[in-house]
Amino acid sequence: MNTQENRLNKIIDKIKKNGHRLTSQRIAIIKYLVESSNHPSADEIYSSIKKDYPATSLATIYKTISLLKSYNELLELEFSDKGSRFDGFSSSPHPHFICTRCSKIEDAEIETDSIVKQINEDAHFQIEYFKMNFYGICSQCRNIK
Amino acid sequence: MNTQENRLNKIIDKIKKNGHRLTSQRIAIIKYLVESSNHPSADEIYSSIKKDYPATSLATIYKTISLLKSYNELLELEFSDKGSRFDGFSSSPHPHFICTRCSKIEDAEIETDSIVKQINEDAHFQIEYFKMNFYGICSQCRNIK
DNA sequence: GTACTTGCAAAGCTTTTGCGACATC
DNA sequence: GATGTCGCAAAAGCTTTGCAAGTAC
Repeated sequence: MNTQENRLNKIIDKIKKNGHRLTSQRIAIIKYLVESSNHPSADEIYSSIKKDYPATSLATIYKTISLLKSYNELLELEFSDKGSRFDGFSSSPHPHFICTRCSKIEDAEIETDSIVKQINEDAHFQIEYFKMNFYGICSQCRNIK
Repeated sequence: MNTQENRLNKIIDKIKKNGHRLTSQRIAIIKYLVESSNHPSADEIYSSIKKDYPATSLATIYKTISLLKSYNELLELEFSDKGSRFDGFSSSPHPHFICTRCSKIEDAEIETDSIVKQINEDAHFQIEYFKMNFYGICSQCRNIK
């Protein structure tokens, strides 16, 4: 079983365990999120799900997003200007690269345990999770000039 | 001359240098931002400025915020649920602690140069700046229980 | 005097909410 | 069959925009 299937099943289990209902729309949305590595917006999720469920509404997308966040199974990248982007590909906090020219978002493969550990020692805060975004020009945009 | 006065003058110089106009509202807003360490929202800035300029509007606050961001003299903390908070106290990127219980935001006194340096070496991105938020329970909320 | 800025109101966006109809358990 | 969920429309919040009047230069 591959990683995405694993994540899908894990989330389905949580839905059952919490007494929530397993609707076909939910499964479609979760499947889409788990398989996406491009950090979609709510509207992009909506457009994709609409192909199979023409009657779906954005409200349902947001309700499912909210459910997944409550399970800690979805990361939200918050942008004041163009709304949030979501990362359901991997549920554990990790840094992101954001291109200031083309707005592309990429997962940053950076070891963060030691950073968080050190901060937890220094801080008077008890760190639960983090959000880390690094902004710059991606290699593609740098080559185009 | 203290640090805040220094920052205020630095920003005033930038306004002049860029051919923008030095209005009394702008100075008041910048002064407020430079002296605040509590990461105010646009509305909190507005309420404070209104005391001296009763006719001020939120639009002017946002326009000044936009100007300062274009100068790289204002950090924006983006939250999808309750709008942005601003940090004009120090203009260089630094991490923040955010209490998940009382929503307090504090500057995190953490050395980040080495982290950014390492990422710049590893990454195919050319990092210009970052946003780093650490979420958890602050010491006050922990004691209250 | 020119052109940038202000303040007001309206518009724009994303996200949330209320509610009747429907589907899951 | 009970109740959680869906889909629609309307509402809510924050932020931006258009424009006439005012102000800095």
